[in-house]
Amino acid sequence: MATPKKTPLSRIRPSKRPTIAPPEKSPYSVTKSPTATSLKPAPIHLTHPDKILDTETQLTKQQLADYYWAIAPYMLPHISGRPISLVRCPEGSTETCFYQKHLTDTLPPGIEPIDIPNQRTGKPEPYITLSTPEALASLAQISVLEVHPWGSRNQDLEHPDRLIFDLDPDPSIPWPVLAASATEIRKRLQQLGLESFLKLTGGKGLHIVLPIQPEHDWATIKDFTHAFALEIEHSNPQLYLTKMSKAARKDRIFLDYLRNERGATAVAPYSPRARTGATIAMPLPWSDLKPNHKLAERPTFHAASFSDWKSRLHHDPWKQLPSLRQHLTPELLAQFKTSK
DNA sequence: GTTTTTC
DNA sequence: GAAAAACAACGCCCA
DNA sequence: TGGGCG
Ligand SMILES: [Mn+2]
Ligand SMILES: [Mn+2]
Repeated sequence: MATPKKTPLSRIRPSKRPTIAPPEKSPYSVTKSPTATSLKPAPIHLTHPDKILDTETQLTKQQLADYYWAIAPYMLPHISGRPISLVRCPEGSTETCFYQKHLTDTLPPGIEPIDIPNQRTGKPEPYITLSTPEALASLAQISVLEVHPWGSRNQDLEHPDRLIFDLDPDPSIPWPVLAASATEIRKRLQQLGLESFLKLTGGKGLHIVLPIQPEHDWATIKDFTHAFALEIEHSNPQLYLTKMSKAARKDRIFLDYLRNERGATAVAPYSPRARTGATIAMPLPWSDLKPNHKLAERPTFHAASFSDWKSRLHHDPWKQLPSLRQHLTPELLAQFKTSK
């Protein structure tokens, strides 16, 4: 019996193992719609195209490559020109996975290096970046189930232009409560004159993305998001907390401002997750959170059932994001400081 | 998944 | 030559 | 300082 190796991350190293054989046919890739068609195959080489990367949905490496190829026009605008970290699962989503952030010589062609100075030593290290649909699709060959971009661009690494308000709920938090919290945070930002964008993380939580002009350094941005999170926590300490420990999280939502830090990453929109079902980090229109909306439970999307949800792309809920030019003014920064 | 080390 | 092992991140926070 | 955490 193969004795598992150690790795720091519980989700990256799932504790559960499949105990029963998966069904021969999975409902996830079965298309009920008469108009749906199979995807165009990605024009890249795969060593084992039929290898299953997610047993729950029977997702194959070929399907993953075709998914990346098809989603590239929607995903690339949010990852190209940025350093990215990868989560690789050579034995599938239920087995040991690992992060890769450095460029190595065994990566597929089209993956590019971006040298980033180590914060402490100043020594440049080759990180990963990519900019083409081919390079994105080729991530399937190395079993990449998650793509995580930095919040800043290669050309201006020290000045973030994407802030993440990361809502990490205790499992006991009902979806309508989480949805109302996200809506409240959007409204608070709107009161500051800032529009923001929503996505499912593909796990239990939500990300609220605030695009800004790259005008401030990471320390400034981190302190702003920290102070903003603290204000929310103080407004309703029964529901929110800004401490990371899971023990203290019981029945609460952790406001994880630590995504807004040099070198930190957040899962990319439309990235699959390295978890059972290969769920998608899906952008949502804010209207999906309205109290009267049908969604009584958190919606879930799978990479393997892309053909069932690809029509959602007709209306890209993040369409306005890249063209917004929002500023964190000196007044706003002065209003949100952890020590004043 | 690939490369390096060991038998 | 085949099999096994090594390797593929990192840094903040707080007890 | 170690371990939890993402
Ligand atoms: Mn989260
Ligand atoms: Mn988080």
